[in-house]
Amino acid sequence: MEEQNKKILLVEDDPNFGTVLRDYLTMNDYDVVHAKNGMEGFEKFKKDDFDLCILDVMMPYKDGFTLAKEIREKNTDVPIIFLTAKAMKEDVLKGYKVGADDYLNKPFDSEVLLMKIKAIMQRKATDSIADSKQFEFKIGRFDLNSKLRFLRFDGGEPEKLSPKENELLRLLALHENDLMPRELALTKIWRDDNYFTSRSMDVYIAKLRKYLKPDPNVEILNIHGEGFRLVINNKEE
Amino acid sequence: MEEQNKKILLVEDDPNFGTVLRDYLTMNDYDVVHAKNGMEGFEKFKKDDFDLCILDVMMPYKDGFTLAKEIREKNTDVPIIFLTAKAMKEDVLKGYKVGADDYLNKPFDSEVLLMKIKAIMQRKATDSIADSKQFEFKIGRFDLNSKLRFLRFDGGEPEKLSPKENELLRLLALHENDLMPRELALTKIWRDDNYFTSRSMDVYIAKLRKYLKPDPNVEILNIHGEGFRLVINNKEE
DNA sequence: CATTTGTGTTAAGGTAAGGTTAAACCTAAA
DNA sequence: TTTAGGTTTAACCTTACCTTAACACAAATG
Repeated sequence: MEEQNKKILLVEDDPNFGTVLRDYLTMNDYDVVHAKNGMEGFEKFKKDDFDLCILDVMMPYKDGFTLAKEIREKNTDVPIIFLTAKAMKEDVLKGYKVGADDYLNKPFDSEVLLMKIKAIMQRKATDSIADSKQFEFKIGRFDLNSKLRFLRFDGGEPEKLSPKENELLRLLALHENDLMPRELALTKIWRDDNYFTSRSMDVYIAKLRKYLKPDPNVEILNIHGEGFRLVINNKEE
Repeated sequence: MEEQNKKILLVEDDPNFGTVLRDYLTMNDYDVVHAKNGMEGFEKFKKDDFDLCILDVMMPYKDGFTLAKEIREKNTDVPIIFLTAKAMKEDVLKGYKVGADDYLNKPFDSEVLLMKIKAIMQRKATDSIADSKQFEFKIGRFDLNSKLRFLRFDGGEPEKLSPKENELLRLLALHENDLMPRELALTKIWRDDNYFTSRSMDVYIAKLRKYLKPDPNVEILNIHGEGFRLVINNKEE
């Protein structure tokens, strides 16, 4: 069987604990890259594709949350598990806002960690059947390249998109002609759902509408209280 | 009062703790059904649709795991959170095996629970993009798309429907040519049955009749004191 | 057949959601 | 430090939705 092992980035400054954990995960068929601090962790993250990150919160130079934020800027999807020394409430909350998938209090049971990892990987696998690695879309007479973040009209000059513009348009395109729930965009892109993020999203919808104006067969419709719909009319000739 | 509250089944035998937790969740805009033991929990589960189950592990008659198993047989998807008195490893593992989404050790911080609930609900919302087809109805020469909330006549320009219009028409369509009891619509859509909601419903019936006027073979009849009937005449040629 | 109760319909008014623009704010890079 | 790009917050306006009121008519009831 050709099954590729899952790759885990482990960032943990305590050398003993880190090594033990790395070995334990390795024994359980994960490929582990072990970084000893936040700096190193970020360097290694950039150099490879990981299926999961396990970050210690308390670290010198760069703590786990800061690292997580940097990681999120590069990749909005990798699952992140935080290791915290104690059950600090604020820490926990902060973690969730960065898009943490779970957190564990040290010391923890290694088998529990394994189960969590499994659960997360599984969820990931289920989630991303639909919206997996799709970065190029045809939207009427536009081409959206979501990886390079540009939008081109009729093969002309590509227009640069900001990260948020890009992600939002991509989400809409993934749900082309279908409902893209407000909540989905808010949780996926803004990672928080409140009055302000909601208004912020509306601002971005307005921006996108402006971008898309050149093609009259493309429009973003609102479904009151539900979300938005990117409609592409295939005009018959 | 637009967004439908999420429904939580809480099964917890400790009366004090259970009540406090129920009130806390209620305060945070969840609809909570509280059962005092496994038996009752399962009965209530069968009678309603829940978005999440929170189960105490240690309970008389029927423990949380057994209950979870029964719940899983009925529904493979509802998220389940376990409450365990202590962090027994066996419990945790067993929980994951039954398909738990998370577990919490009592006593726990209520805000942490809230965050977990939110996270799980979000995940759920993301997941269920797949199941679509039970939203489309053919009503004479009309097409009703209940998910995107529009009504189209003869494949022309889709007409937007408001949430209430949409739900009401959908209920009528589900009972096509049959009685759709007043009470049903009032409890399902208005979640309250009194003079005013009843009059409000009549207003919506009037609106729907206007929408449906273009097709003379479609009409909404009143059954005095009982409800309404969406009649679709299949004209013989 | 008179009165009560239920339904048909339209319009007014309140509230919440969404649209738009600009200013304020942040943060990484110069 | 300043600057520039990106994002959020604020302000103000428009639209969508829902309820309520009002008045008319129909159906049941005794």
